[in-house]
Amino acid sequence: MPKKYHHGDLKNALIQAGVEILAKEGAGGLSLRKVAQRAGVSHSAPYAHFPDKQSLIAAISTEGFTQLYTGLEAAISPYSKNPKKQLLEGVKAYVRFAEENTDTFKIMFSGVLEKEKDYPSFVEISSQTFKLVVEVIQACQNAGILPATAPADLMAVSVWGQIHGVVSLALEGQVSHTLLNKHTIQEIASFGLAQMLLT
Amino acid sequence: MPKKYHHGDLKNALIQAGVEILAKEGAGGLSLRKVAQRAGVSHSAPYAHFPDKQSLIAAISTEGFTQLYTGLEAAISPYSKNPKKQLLEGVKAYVRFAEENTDTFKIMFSGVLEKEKDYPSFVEISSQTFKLVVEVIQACQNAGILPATAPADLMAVSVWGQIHGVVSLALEGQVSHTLLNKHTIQEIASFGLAQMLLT
DNA sequence: CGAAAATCTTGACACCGTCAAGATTGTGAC
DNA sequence: GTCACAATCTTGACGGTGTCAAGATTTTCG
Repeated sequence: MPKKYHHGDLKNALIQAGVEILAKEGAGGLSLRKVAQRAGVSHSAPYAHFPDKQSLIAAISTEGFTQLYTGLEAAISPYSKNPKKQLLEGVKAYVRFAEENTDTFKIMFSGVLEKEKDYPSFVEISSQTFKLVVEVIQACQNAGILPATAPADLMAVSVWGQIHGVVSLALEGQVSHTLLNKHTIQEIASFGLAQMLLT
Repeated sequence: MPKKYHHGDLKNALIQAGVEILAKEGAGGLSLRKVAQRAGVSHSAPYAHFPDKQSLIAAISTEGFTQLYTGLEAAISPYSKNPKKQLLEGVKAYVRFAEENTDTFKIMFSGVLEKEKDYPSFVEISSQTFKLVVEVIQACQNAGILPATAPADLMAVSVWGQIHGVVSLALEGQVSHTLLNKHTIQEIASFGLAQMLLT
């Protein structure tokens, strides 16, 4: 469904334009009018597909979560017999996504999207992503790699929070320059994770 | 230095007004003109004290970090002989600050402030805060409460990242409702921390 | 006291999100 | 096939926003 009738598949073109502007100018430079211009339509054309700006941002975030989800799944699926490897590769994929799509990552988690529950597909994909994390964590618990002292969902938030926190702090420039000279974000995040592992 | 001459201590009044608007309407409702109006001055009066909006946001964030820093110090100073207690109380203070000043917390860490290194007092207080964390971590390492397998600054980023990540995910609504029904954010964060402790 | 600096107001500009009205184009019933 | 209808897009307008220039007011200080 690439080119359709009137002007093409405008809805997706707008999302794509938004992602590009986000990558080029950051969240501060993201405006509906610029998105419209980049897609080659007039300034209020987006209102045929999105009721407001928040809705476009929700779509961009949803797109980001979809990418993150598929990236995670691709990273762990080859190692269904090796939970520890799944965990390590999943973390690597998570960090890589954050580094390669910094501004999308920020918009996904930075509270720019105000009423997330109003966007069902966003809720769907983000909770599905969390479910994926829980599965890996549970497998690790069953394999004795992570402690089984708590339900998998609680443990999952802890592990995910660990990685997410380190990545977020690093992206915000809150990790000291001297530390980032000695280690990559990947290494710092992996080190934090290693603290929680049993073996 | 409460009331001065012309209109008073406008600079701080603007920061305060900004904090209030932030708490009342969130980051989306924070505009220079509203801040000015709330402080009782004309729409471009702020430009006598801040070169642009980013600079006001930097001042608000700096104020937030100052509060966070003093809160942390107040929480840990009574326990200078007990590193573990310092760590636990520090975490409690961190989570409490995030819960009581949600929007300020978000602005401090959400990348709304774009070129943080341009604001020396922001850099100063935030790095000072990190230094405080490192000190506690080092004390814990010396007391055998945290592993000494890594330098204190690396371990500090891991621990801080753990707490920060859990708090951020929770504030963004990324922690499942069912989990939040069973545990407070405090508890979830503390659980994550406990995973990293030796004793 | 008077000049210079700091502070604040007024007015303007371009940009923004949003809406209303209308033009254009695709779709489906007959 | 054609014709009404729905979807899509444009144009123009509105109030709100960040920012700047010009000027008024007030404080400071030699």
